Amino acid sequence: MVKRTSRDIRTANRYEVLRQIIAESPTSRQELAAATGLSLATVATLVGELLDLRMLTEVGFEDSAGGRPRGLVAVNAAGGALIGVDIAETYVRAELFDLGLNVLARAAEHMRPGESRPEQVVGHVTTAVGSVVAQAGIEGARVLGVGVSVPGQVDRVTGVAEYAPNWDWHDVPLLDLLTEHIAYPLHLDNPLRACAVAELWFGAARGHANAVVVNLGTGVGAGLVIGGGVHRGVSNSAGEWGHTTLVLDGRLCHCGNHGCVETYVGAPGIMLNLRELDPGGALLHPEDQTATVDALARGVAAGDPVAVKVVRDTARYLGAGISDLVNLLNPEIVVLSSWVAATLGEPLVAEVREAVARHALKRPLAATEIVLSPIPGDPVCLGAATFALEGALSSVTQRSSAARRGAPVPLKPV
Amino acid sequence: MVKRTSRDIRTANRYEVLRQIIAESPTSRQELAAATGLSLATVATLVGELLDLRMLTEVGFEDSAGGRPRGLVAVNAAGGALIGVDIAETYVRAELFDLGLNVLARAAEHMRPGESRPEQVVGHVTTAVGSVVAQAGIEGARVLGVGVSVPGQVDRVTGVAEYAPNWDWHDVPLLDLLTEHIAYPLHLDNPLRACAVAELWFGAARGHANAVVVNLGTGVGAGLVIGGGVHRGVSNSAGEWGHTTLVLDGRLCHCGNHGCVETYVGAPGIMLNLRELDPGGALLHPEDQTATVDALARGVAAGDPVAVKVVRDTARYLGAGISDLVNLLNPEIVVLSSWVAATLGEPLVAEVREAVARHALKRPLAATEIVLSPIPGDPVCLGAATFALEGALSSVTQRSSAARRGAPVPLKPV
DNA sequence: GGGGTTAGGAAAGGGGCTGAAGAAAGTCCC
DNA sequence: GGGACTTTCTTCAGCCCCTTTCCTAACCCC
Repeated sequence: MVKRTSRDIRTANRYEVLRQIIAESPTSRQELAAATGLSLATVATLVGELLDLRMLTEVGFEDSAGGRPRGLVAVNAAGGALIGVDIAETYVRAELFDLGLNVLARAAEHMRPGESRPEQVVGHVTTAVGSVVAQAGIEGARVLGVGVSVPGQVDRVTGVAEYAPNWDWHDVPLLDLLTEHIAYPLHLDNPLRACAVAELWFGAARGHANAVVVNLGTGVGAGLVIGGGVHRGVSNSAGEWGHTTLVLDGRLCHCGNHGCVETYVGAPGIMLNLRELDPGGALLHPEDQTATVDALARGVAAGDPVAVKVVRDTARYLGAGISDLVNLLNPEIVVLSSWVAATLGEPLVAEVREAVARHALKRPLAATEIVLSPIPGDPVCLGAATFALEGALSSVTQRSSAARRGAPVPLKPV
Repeated sequence: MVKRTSRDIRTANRYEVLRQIIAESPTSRQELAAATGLSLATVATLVGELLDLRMLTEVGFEDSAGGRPRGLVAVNAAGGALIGVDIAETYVRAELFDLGLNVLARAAEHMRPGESRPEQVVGHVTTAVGSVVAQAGIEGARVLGVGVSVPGQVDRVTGVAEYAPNWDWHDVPLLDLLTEHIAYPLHLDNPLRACAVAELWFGAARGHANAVVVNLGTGVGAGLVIGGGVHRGVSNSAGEWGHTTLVLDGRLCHCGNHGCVETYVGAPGIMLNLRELDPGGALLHPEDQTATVDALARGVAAGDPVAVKVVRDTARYLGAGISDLVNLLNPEIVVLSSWVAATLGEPLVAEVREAVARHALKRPLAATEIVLSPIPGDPVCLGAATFALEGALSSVTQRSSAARRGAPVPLKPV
């Protein structure tokens, strides 16, 4: 059974306040209290804590209606840096963010098909992290943490990559390997949850207690936000929606089953949809998912009937799958995320909305909206960095009032 | 955003302690502390509260290893009564429970196909409730509450039956109608969540933070237990799993879609599975779901190949659907509940386990067990009564220590 | 330079949980 | 029979959390 303590309330409120400030920076304590529903006193102490941590700064005043001006606080961009690493099948990407979650530096490492040994991947991660730190010219001590997204199933407590289908990893002690090379606090999880956390903090799911973040990339999955937090399940593998059966005895999936959602709406699935419709067409770039999806997006924009049809077909599959999620989970919002969704954009979402409207039950449907992720850039890196941010916020301990008032509190040592 | 307060912690702990006592009655405070992970002091105050409420009694002592004997507490069966009402398409059933959740009285009202007006249903509920109270010879004041399960979508705050597919009800203010005739505290929800709560308190999901209770009756649904509580979704309609698409363009469902899970594993779906396999067979009782499912169960027990095949086919569909739930939610346990599951029993579960093992991903599968509901009798009535129990426990307010020590606290007035 | 007004800090209060101390109620042994 | 020991259970102090209330700070206007 989950054990909840009053500290969890504090942590959740800390998250909530910081989230609000990042979204609307600068802002006043008054506004924060109104937005979060907390009392002014609580907001003030939380803001005080964050000021002590150097995560916020006071940035002047705002006129009030005649009385004392409101003090404004803003994210202290220079107060620390967060690094998000996105390990994918063919690349490792790292981004370094300031505390406003603006990208200060990027690095990408290409991985050749053969490079699948853990040490090789760890090497690339180390290089990428080193690169962004160097580029940004940040002192090491200011890096509050590194979040790492690794595909597959991850045990976030022990940091073991239990299973990564791309490379057939089994129980690789990734955290231990990374710790040998990276001195910052590390946080591991998978891209599904990274995207979910990114939407929850900075994207369309902000302020929603129940949301589904559908991930459309090469693989497909769903990050589940339930009760204001990411649902992880008992062994941290919740959200494996890509291998939901959509078509009994349908297309063969690499998972061994037939008819998985992924085989119809993942990038390779979309290519197959296209190939079935127009085998020798110009839109298809065999062996290049990105180019094909790009071509489809351009085709739809140009009114190419083949492209329109392929997107519509894909949306139908997707709509059927999403309807199931809507019926089952009754979320407030469904967010379409990841590169395929970003590339195909609104035309896809519009078709999906229609398809869901046809399939889903009326009541849950009425409570749900379906939107495109508003996050620019790589949501996985952002989400991974958010893991680091959450980590930094959870480890805040009670400070003596002497420390709170007087001497600067040193940043979390590496 | 959900707002959590320290009171929620208290309520959750109260639930947990009472749950434990009901499961293992009599028991000692020591054991409770060990089982719940709470400190002895907290357990003692919670037990004290429940004693004051007359929900528990002290029932003697147990030898300790040499020192002072442990005081034993047990559910005070006479401390109050709970009523659970199961409104279904063709009947209204009411059961009256003591606080140990033992059935003291039952009543059932048959409803003819035409009887679908809210007033008629309310009339049957009123009669049934009156009947169980009379049978049990309980004074009205001891009834702590009445839980009512009504099919479809319910707003449990306003008590409006937003949509009941059986009778095409739309926004029927059921709670208001019932309040006119029934003076006890009323709690409304739907059968899915009733079964889930029943399993969570008294069944196979006890002690699990993440569980799925699959409901196999005429209709099909899934009660989701997430984070130790029932997940309701934003408009209290989560769990509508029966209309998940299992077969694209499959059987026509009354919801208007094709290929819904319900059309394959609900009782009418099973009858169809049977009819397709063996059109004129002896097992089929047209127009009688119960008789057909009973016949199937007997057939399987007797080794009838047709029955075995039908159950296997049904289990395959069910297994595919459950695999999706396992992948998506990563629960600790999946419980098969409701009359179809109870009737077909272990043979069905065994086949389902096999089917799920074939479909689900290895990692979530490894963390999940699939079991039959151990609850005897009607889980919907039990769950509905549990709503009333939860209601009675949540409305506990702080008592002055004078009251705690001295004068008996009157039971919740009707 | 006073009133009026609004912001924000400090203190008190209430709810929760825990750990330690002490009272209560046994056993054991002389 | 009476101490010594053990174990249970209650009570109390302590800490965390949030909120309400009171009071000071800061600014506007006259």
